[in-house]
Amino acid sequence: MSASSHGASGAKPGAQTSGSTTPPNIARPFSTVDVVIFGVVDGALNVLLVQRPKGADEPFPGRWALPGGFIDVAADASLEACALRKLREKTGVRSPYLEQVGSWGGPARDPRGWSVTHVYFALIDARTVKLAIGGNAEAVAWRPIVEEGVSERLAFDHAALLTAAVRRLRGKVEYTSLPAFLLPAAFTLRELQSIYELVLDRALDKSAFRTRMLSADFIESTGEQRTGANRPAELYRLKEREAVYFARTFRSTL
Amino acid sequence: MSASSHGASGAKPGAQTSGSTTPPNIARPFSTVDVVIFGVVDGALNVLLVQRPKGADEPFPGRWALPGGFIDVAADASLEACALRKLREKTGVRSPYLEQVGSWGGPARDPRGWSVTHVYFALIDARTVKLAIGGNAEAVAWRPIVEEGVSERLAFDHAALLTAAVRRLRGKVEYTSLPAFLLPAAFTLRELQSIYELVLDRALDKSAFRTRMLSADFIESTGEQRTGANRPAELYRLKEREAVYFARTFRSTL
DNA sequence: CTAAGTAAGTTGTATATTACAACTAAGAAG
DNA sequence: CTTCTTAGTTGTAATATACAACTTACTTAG
Repeated sequence: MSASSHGASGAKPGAQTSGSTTPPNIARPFSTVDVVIFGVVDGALNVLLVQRPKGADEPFPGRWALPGGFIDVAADASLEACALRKLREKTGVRSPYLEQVGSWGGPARDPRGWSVTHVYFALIDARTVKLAIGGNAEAVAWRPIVEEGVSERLAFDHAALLTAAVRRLRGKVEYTSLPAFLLPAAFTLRELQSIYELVLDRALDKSAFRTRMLSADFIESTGEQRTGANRPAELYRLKEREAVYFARTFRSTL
Repeated sequence: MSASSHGASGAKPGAQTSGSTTPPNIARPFSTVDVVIFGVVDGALNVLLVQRPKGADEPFPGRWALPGGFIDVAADASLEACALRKLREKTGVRSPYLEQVGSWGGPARDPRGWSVTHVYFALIDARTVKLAIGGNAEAVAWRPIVEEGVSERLAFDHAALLTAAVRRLRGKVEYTSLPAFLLPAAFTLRELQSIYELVLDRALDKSAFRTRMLSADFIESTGEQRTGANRPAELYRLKEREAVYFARTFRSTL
């Protein structure tokens, strides 16, 4: 799609000398991918951050940032492949729930020039993650979501990107099965409800919640039970790797 | 966002020599913006297409395509500004409903190399549009949406981009006020319902529709009426320029 | 062995919205 | 003044939520 050099139409003089094999020789923005990786740690919604390298010629040295970086045109087959690569490098996770949040571009968001970033958010089971505390002493850490961001100041415009991802997540949790992807493979209905309540930051009705989850037909009983200090709970697993959309939000009055 | 050159971490050898003022000197994808402009023409959902220039050195010469083109780093302050510029150039419309659909990137989607396009969709009142039949004989035309695309073969991967936009529109029409942006400033409730039915391609219940629209508090009476060959209808206008989200989809059983 | 405690899971009632259908209202046209 | 057409309202059944109370099944203390 896209690369349309519409002859001379509406284009800047001298900007149009393209052939079918080479794009026009005009200034190009540079492109990056950033990933907002959500997980539940200590009963709170967390996001995975990395600390930027401290070299003097680096933008925002030492500042915390979303994991991300330049698209590798030699290695990445697509934007999503690039996001998956970055996720894998930091967490080892290979098959998360992954969704594109959006793209942000402009001349000022990176001090090195006109740039575009492509933001994905991933939902993973934080308990299965081994953080890759990089060989070059690069720090990687979970940080709790406070309001719509984190308490640290972030590099670049990452605070805005994170806020957009948090809003997307919270918004979709109202009418999708997304929170299930934050849980381990087997979970109880109460655990699922707790994750919803944790992300939405409000209590849900037990009865309505169970009716909705079971009638949505996206989970199935494992046949096993979780035993504990009281009545055992049925264990469920996801039937599909994809999210389910409900016909209503949890709040009847939006 | 983005431009993170993480020291040597995980990067290709030789790809990292960035400073705060210049991005690393690696191969960059080129970036474009494409706009899926929806309007209602002759009672059907249409999309605005442009015909690609016929020069022998152009990719897909003469093929129909979505309006779009390269980001102009000198003129465009953001991706959205770039999309608005392209919309304005083709239609003269300055304040449409505009939403980012997503971004697609890869080595093969444009014959000129690794490219990323940023796709927006716009909703406009087709009746107020003067099509800019470009000075350089560039054809611009409305084409009806058939299924999830158009009957023409499109340039690049524009068919896939268009399908994504159509799905996004149809999906959101189930629970938002989006179709109102396809109408002129003043409209009747029946006209609004007709637009919903046209986009969704199914009939809606009149009573439930009216209850929902009026209780959602996003339209207000103009005090005027539309007179015709029968009972006059109350005219309404939008209260806000933004879309409203309903707590349910129109179909109770998704 | 039994009683208490706790969380899982069910049941019941009021309320709100949709689905379906029939009805009334207001103007034009003959 | 009757007929026609579309605007807009009303009524009933079905379904899901909101709120609340209840039963069930297990562990643990005594």
